[in-house]
Amino acid sequence: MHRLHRSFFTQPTLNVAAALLGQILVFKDQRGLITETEAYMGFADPASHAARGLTQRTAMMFGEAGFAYVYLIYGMYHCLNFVTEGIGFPAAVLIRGVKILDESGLHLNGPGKICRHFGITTKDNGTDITQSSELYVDANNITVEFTTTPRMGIKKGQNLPWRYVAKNL
DNA sequence: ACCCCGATCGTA
DNA sequence: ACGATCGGGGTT
Repeated sequence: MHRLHRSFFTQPTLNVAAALLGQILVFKDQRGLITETEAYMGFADPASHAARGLTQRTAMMFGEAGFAYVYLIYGMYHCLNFVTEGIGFPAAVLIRGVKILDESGLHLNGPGKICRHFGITTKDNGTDITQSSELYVDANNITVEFTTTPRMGIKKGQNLPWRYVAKNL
């Protein structure tokens, strides 16, 4: 088994969002199947933090693919994203669903629950997931069927079907 | 300095 | 349906 490398993340964001389904999220000693993702990309996506341009917070999304973008939402929950595409084009994939790979089989549905369970916080923002020994994604050679829906919890951009949900995990 | 609001979640 | 809770970013 090997981790996903930078070329995987340096692709069109919708492709990455779909291809991440069934891959294995690793953080410290915990592993989980990715079951649900969402894409946020470009200057014209009104739901993206980066839609209104480059700021200190969104700088990560404008940077090189293969880095973690972690932010605090509603003052109490963290959200884990992986940066995609080329430098200068702001894009990332939000990890929304993970099935823990242990005897519990716990299914974490929601980005806040995932980060709370794994212990991922803003201190992990900016991690290079192609280099880090703590946070990365392992390749998993399985076929995953999925459906797409509008993204959750947003007020603008509901017309875009950029949420990816695995059917058979 | 001030104000608004959000890629959520648990409780009512 | 609603409140918790706080940092980012725009406005004064």
